[in-house]
Amino acid sequence: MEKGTVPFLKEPIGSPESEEDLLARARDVAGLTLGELGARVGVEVPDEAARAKGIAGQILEKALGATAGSRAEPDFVTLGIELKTIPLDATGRPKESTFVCSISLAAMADTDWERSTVLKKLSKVLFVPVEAASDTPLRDRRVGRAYLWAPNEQEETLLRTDWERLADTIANGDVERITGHLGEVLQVRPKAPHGRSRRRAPDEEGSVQWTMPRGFYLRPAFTGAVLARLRAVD
Amino acid sequence: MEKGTVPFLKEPIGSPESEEDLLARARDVAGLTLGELGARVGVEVPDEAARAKGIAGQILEKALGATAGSRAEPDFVTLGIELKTIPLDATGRPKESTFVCSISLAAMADTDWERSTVLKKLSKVLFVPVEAASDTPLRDRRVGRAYLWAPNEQEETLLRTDWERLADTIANGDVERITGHLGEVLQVRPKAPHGRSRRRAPDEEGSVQWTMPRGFYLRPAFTGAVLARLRAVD
DNA sequence: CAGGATCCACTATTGGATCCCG
DNA sequence: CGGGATCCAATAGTGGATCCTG
Repeated sequence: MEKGTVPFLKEPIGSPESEEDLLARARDVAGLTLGELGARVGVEVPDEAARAKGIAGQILEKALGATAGSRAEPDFVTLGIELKTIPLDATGRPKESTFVCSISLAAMADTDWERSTVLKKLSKVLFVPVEAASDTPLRDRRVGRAYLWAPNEQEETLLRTDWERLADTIANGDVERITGHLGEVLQVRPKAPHGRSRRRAPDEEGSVQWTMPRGFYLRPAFTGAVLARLRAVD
Repeated sequence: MEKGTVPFLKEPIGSPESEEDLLARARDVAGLTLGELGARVGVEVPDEAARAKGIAGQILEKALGATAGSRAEPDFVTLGIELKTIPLDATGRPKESTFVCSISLAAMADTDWERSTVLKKLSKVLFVPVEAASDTPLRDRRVGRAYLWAPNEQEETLLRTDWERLADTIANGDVERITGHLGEVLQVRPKAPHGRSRRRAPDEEGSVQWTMPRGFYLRPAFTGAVLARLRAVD
């Protein structure tokens, strides 16, 4: 295949230069299916959804020009914006919780809300809804209209309250007493390849314990309320 | 069996003469099982719970001296107090909704909240908790400590708001559009011996329709909150 | 039938477990 | 392993259906 005849835009797409640029790109992809968008960025969409859990997020990263790879940085570094795809059920409500970040158990004791990874990740987020009715094949699911979100005062209070309670428990070495039930809007759940994963962590007395890797997640009811607010503002 | 040798108090028990009298009687029966209390008042408690749905209420009516029978009056007429047993699960929360009263569809159009049967029934209620874990045999379930309740301002507002919305729909003849989903604390649900029961009611145009008998019920979350408030006051 | 309610099939939600990629 | 997330068995909750007595 000759140079100049490449039929699809499979070259890496540059980073957006401004919020406006990013939002314009998001508008451009709204309405496309994951299959269509995957073809644009050179990603094959598998048939089986269970084997492709993160694929919508990965396609949108490429399509919008996010900094690729696993970093402790926002997806759009220069803009300070995090990208999150959000699966919607047939009624337009979030079908799943939203992963925020992994938890470093040792680090929790030495930080506060203002310096937390959770707040860093959530201070500015581009939410991109994606259809996720399980009877729609993965490649036919459509990307929706994106919304740029920053927590309002009430939302930040909810997040902070949950985070402080959870961080306190973790810092005390009581991580094994944390379940997904805790937290009104922000919860802690396993974040591991399987149930036997273990990582070192300090316990109550400062010695080592081996515990399952966990992450912070936003509950669907919270992201649903956020989307409702953003849609209302329009 | 000779007169004077009757071994159990199976004679009707007189009505309580005052709130204090009623509350004293309630304290006396707290801690007894339905089997014990049934024996006192001459009621045999069946083994099979499904065949004895209202029995706890009927035993407590007799034990506390409520006016027997089906009336459009409070259970303790002179005191203006309604008796409600309330089934608690193993964690102490209401297991079921609480029936308030049947709905006369024709009468709904001609009344308001202040004159409603719901408000009359709920203006003063003696709630008697009864254990209801389904693995405990009916006769072994214990009666708990009773609480006398009158709705506070917030509770009455919730009830009134729901009632007015529901009453409006019913008065408009739209009763068939009512489901158990409506109402934050007060809901409308079927109240009939079976699903084929039908009663006459005016429809939207004032002619007759045949519709299923329904009643007002309090949601478990509401009675749970009420009990929590009453326990907190202690 | 009205009053005393609970049953229980079904739906909605949850949260522990898991999957792919670089 | 960290970042992208969803899966799905189990539980909780709902609300239409039902049961007994006087």
